[in-house]
Amino acid sequence: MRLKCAPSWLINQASAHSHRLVTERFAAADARGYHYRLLAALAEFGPASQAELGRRTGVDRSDVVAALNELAGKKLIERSPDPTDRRRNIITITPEGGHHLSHLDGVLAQIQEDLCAPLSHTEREELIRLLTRIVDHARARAPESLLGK
Amino acid sequence: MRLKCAPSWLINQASAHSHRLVTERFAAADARGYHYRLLAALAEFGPASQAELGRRTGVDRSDVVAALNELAGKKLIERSPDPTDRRRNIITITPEGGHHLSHLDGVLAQIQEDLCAPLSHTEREELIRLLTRIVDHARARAPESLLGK
DNA sequence: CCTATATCAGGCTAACTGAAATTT
DNA sequence: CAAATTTCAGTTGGCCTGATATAG
Repeated sequence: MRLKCAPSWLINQASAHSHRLVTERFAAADARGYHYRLLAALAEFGPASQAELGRRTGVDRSDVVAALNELAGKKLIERSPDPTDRRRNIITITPEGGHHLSHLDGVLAQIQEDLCAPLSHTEREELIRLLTRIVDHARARAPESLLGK
Repeated sequence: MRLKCAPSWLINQASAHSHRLVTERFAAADARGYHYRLLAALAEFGPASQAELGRRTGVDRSDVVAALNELAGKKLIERSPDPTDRRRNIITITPEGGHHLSHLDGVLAQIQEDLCAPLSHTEREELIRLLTRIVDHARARAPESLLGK
């Protein structure tokens, strides 16, 4: 049928499934997608201001505030003022945050596994290659919007 | 970085781009994604009850009601009671609905083209094949949820 | 003066849940 | 009785805008 062979439809369906998995399993781990994105960026690139985190993760400045409030409430990150620029907070991941992130890494790895279960190793790499091309092309066309330059 | 090589992340990013395109261009055509899904299913399989439409398109029963209200308001579909089962409405696409659908088909074709611009013909087919496998597998694991058996 | 940062208040849509009334 | 259909009411998560106060 016309719908089921359209890439945008397939991508949408696959994304909906992926989103369901992430939402359900992260909820079971007392987390959300935004939490993972922020913790991962902190672990990967070190402490950063909130604006910088927003740029790196593609999370809106407004949602960064809310998500960091939640993470700080669970002592997974710490906010401290930047002595060199008093507009900024420096966000640091705590040891507990690191442990939580490790747990979420495992959850996410299992999600990838379940999502890609019907594909061989070679096919998974091909899928990653094709999607990367699409995403890069999209970003080139709308440079200001997407994340992780 | 850990995020950018995860299939679920890539699918999500590609889906976000695709979603943006669909939303923008369908809005310019005075439509939404749900409208297209429902009209396409009606054109493809003929008149159906709302529950059947929901199953075929993957649109939630609740959202089918709202979207059909909008389509009926524009005379693109008609609701009539099913004489053989008084619980049901029989939904029929009108000639105007058919014209609208043809227009949206063109809009969607251009979206596919833009979305898949960086891929060759062979690569597009490969992408469709891989995503179809993922979506079918997902549907097999959660038979009650997704669409278009 | 203009820009960047953090924050708040709020909107919007897609996706979903729960419950009610009706009919099979 | 149980199951299916339509409908309404309401929630959630992700994405987004605008405005403000403060600092560079």
